[in-house]
Amino acid sequence: MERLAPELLVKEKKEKVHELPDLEGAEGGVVMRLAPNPSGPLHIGHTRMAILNDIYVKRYGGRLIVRMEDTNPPTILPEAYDLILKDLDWLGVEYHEVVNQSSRFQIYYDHAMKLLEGGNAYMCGCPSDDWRAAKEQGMACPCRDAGPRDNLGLWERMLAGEYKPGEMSMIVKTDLNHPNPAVRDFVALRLVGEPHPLTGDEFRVYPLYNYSVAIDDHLMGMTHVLRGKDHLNNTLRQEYVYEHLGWTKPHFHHYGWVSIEDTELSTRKIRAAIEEARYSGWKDPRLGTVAALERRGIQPEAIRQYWIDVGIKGVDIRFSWENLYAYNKDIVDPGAKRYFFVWDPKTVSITGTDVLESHAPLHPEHQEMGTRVTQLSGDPIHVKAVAGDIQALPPDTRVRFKDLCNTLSGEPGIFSYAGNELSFIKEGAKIIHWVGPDAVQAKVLMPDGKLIEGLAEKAALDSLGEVVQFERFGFVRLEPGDEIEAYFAHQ
RNA sequence: GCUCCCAUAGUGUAGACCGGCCAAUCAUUCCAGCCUUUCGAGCUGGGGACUCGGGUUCGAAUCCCGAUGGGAGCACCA
Repeated sequence: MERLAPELLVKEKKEKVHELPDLEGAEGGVVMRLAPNPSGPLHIGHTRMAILNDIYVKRYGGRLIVRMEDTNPPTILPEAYDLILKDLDWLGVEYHEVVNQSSRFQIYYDHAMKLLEGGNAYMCGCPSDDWRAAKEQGMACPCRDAGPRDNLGLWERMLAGEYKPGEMSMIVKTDLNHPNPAVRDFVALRLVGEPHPLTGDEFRVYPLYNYSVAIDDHLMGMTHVLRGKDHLNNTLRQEYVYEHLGWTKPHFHHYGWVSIEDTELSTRKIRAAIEEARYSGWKDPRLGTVAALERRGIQPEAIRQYWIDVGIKGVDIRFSWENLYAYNKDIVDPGAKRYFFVWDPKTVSITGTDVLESHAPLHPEHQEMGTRVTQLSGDPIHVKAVAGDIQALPPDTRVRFKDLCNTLSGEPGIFSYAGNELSFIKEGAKIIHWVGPDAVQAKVLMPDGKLIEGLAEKAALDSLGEVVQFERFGFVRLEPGDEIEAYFAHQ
């Protein structure tokens, strides 16, 4: 056996690439959408819907539509329209069309009339609390029984501006006896008194989520709607609109809830905090925004891999930064140049020689990437090292200054030169890193908001804008500029 | 309270539709060893899970029922 087919004995490495399952009824191509609310840029939680939809459209061919759900003026952040598209571009999401719901008022109005005419919706002027309370009991409010003629009349009057916000609304009938209270009659259009950033005061009658989504999904030709489980009940409601209008439904799929701990994701809270200067902006490294992750050196491909790994199951999951970082490290490590960054720097003296030269590879496995060379001279020679590395060393401890030389520890801060044989390491030397006198000031901003200051070797200035590894510290992205300002990615 | 969804190791995930090939996959984390001028990478080995209770069956992670646990919704937000 061993002789005839040795390859059969080699344990096969089953590095099975986890793939997303097939989508039902997608063989002929798909039309899918991303429906963000332009209240702020995207955060890590949003990237799931963006990437999942993108992957399926790429797999089956078809169209991916970005639909800005901007039907609630007070929550809109005008710059979010652009920020969201920038985030999607960075993520590698290929969308084919961008549509604002605020450009489709007439469409919502036309279909409202159709629903009213068909007796599938009614105008209601009841106080919302009463209406909701009746619904809770499975009771109809008096308006529900009005005929299409009366309803259409009220509708015209609402459009004409005869009512103030809260005084009149258009409601889609579902089933008041539906066992699930969340599915009974829902408001489809209501009055809004505030101006819209894009349309100003032109429209006052605004559609609500479930209504505009159902209308748009059908009219835009969606074949598949892939979204979070939090929309399960919304799907139930939207299906009534499809039935009232005699439309065929798209395939709906709902993936599980993701809880993301230790990270502020609430757009509303972040916005307030930025205004109060408690965060430096949407890119603040403490945030889970796409922009912040980008700044820290997280690669879009890592985020994509992570969501593929998680899949589209309906199970609720906890987001794992650890797993995301693992993917990112795989991507970033082969190209990340190595540099020394000395935090908490202390001066040390190396005695017994007056000239040293260090040749350190920019990447240990890719020598072709080049070498960092440092010339040192003096009597003694002075370098800086991390305080914690050089304190409390018993006398004659073997300490190797990485890529420089071997030493034996003496008085605090004093090391005596002990050659440059690598065998020294086998003898149990402690390996530490260091920077020479030409080192430059450097600061690293951590995801928890801490600032770590120290010294980085000058050569790191050649890599501004790149993701590099500060040896024995972690991967960071160097901000473009003229000094070393690094954002910590992960270890 | 009502309704719905879900349940495999620390974290995710495959297997479940079509029960046996599952003494359960892969990744990550953790531990050990090797290698190595990083506490990085790599290699090798190891630890770690089918929520519980019934039922169907020769046989259940897989099918059924119940319990428990987690999550969502019940907005004139999206």
